[in-house]
Amino acid sequence: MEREHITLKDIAKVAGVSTATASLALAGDPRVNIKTKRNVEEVARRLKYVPNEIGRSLRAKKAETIALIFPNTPHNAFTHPYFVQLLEGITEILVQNGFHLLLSTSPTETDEAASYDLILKNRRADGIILWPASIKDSNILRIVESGYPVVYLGRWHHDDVLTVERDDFGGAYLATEHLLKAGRKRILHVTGPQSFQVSIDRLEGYKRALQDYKVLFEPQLVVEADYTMESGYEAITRAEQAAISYDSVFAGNDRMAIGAMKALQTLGRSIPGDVAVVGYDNIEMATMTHPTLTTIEQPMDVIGRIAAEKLIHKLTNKGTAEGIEDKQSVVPAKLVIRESCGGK
Amino acid sequence: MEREHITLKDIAKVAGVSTATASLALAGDPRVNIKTKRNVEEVARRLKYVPNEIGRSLRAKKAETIALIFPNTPHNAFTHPYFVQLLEGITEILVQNGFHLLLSTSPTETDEAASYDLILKNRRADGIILWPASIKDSNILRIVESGYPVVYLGRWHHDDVLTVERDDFGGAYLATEHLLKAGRKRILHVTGPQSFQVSIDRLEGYKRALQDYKVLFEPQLVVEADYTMESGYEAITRAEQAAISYDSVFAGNDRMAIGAMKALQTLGRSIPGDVAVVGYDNIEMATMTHPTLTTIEQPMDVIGRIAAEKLIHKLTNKGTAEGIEDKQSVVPAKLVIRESCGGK
DNA sequence: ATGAAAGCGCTAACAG
DNA sequence: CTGTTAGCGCTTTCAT
Repeated sequence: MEREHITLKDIAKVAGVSTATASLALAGDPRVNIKTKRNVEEVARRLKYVPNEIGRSLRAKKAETIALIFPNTPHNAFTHPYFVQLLEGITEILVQNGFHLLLSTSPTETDEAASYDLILKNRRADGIILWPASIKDSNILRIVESGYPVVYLGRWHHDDVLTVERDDFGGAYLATEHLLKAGRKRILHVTGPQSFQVSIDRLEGYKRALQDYKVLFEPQLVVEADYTMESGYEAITRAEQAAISYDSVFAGNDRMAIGAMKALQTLGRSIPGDVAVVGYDNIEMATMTHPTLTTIEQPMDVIGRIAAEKLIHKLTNKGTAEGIEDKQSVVPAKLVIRESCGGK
Repeated sequence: MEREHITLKDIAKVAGVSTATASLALAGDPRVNIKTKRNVEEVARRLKYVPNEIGRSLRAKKAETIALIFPNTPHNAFTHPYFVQLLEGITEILVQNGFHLLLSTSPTETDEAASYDLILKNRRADGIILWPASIKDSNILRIVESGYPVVYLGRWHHDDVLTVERDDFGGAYLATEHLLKAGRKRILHVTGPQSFQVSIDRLEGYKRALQDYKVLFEPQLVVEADYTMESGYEAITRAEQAAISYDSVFAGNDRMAIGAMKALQTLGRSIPGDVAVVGYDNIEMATMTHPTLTTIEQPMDVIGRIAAEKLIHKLTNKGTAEGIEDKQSVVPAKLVIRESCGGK
């Protein structure tokens, strides 16, 4: 069971050359005689030689690895649906470039700083992709502005920092515009907590669309909830009690939209007849409701891909796609039209 | 921006000792003088010294890292809902033990073998957790039976292999039993493709429960679908056309259960009045349907935790929890009672 | 075209 | 108690 690993030395010995030559031969260096090269390769293949990357890393001072760091805080939960998609995008690019992915959670919020530092300083990874926990985080600040190779998944107030962000403003604009174009004028916006940047941005997108379509913004048409389905349900109930009249709902996420639909159906309103509904996120559930939910999709796999490309570009200067040179990228959201808004 | 990393040598120089002493001092070796130790620690702290783990790994011949390998094949999609949970369980244990997690997808099926080998042979990780793609996979076979430190998430036909598996049989038994206890006798079982071991096991659990409760198994009450919501819908339609009578449905997963509920509602059957429904998986959506869906939960975080513990135990001989000594573990499923079956 | 030797950062055996 | 030395596996001058 205790298998000895065959090293370059073994190959060299068997092939009757020095390790230096063996190394060069396997690296395909043109200086080495073609016959020797063939021979070394033959031996390596026969002995199933696999280079030890730790040795190589030590020498090269790089690990060919990037780390994805995400704080495992409870309220991060509502971003979870995207996590797998993000991962898919990232891994796709990494695999293409022969990089590895180190996944790192910060166990507790206070340990975060340490965690970030370690990963980079201990040379386990050459760069990191940072999935933000909340709007402000002094720990993140340090690492992001330290000049280390970091891609931040969100907005950052400093132009030197590489970032990839989704377009919450634009997505909300799209959603609102869709309702406006369908002739709806009184759009109830169920927002998430306004302490989150996401919620603020989506509200702004909503406002801007109204403005562009010359519809007066009415503060009473904005009701705050907390991104859960239940809170979406209650938001409608509250609006009802307040006797607010509206012909459509734009919810800050799909869960709230689904809660809202339930509430509306309980109240006997038809969707989209009486009230049209748009959500945000395009979670799987949006395809299964009745009626199916029109919503905004955020291509998290694209975000992952761009982030990985940016980082690898910074690390290796090998650009793999266009636009990678830009420090900041905003990935546009997409309108996914289903039944809950009528039309097609 | 090109920061020089401070190494042990730097610490030693500044502290006026040899690197050996510095190393011992930082390792807390009792042989080194307390004053020297303090001094070295002082210097290390002041210079913000972080040991280079690559160097350490090379020396120690271990990476303090385990890899999670999962094949990124399309039909793996239906297992996705669990992936994040699994990850949570794994990382929790790894963090506790100071291990790192390397995530590895096999880009294509043919590359899998290579991918498995590499991770271990190139010494990037000390052990791996294997998330199986399909029932049979000759690539997996090699690595699992190679004697390398591997934990396989599923069943394996060889007793020496470390495995952690969920209990599909038991879960299906629970679901069926729940219906039987509620007085339902004609349980329609909507299965997934019988080419998957999951589907087979769940069908077996269903049969066994019937048998234990002295209810005759009727083959016509088993209809095969493909784990999508649409197929669940169609399964009911087909059963209807075949004029099969039933008073309840046990679906092989929640998606099909939801599809089935839709179909039943379209047909004017009340749930659970006319037909009780149980799903499997406890996806988030199960809490949002109307009525909410009674289902079976598989604690994937527990599976992840056990897998990580087993592996670390094998690697370090440090047992962190009971039952880790066992080569094989089966993690029991749990019945989650909601509205779709009536009762409470 | 090939080999000898140095060194990446760390630890451990052995002296002193 | 501390320093010297060697070596983990690899690559890369620098000689030959």
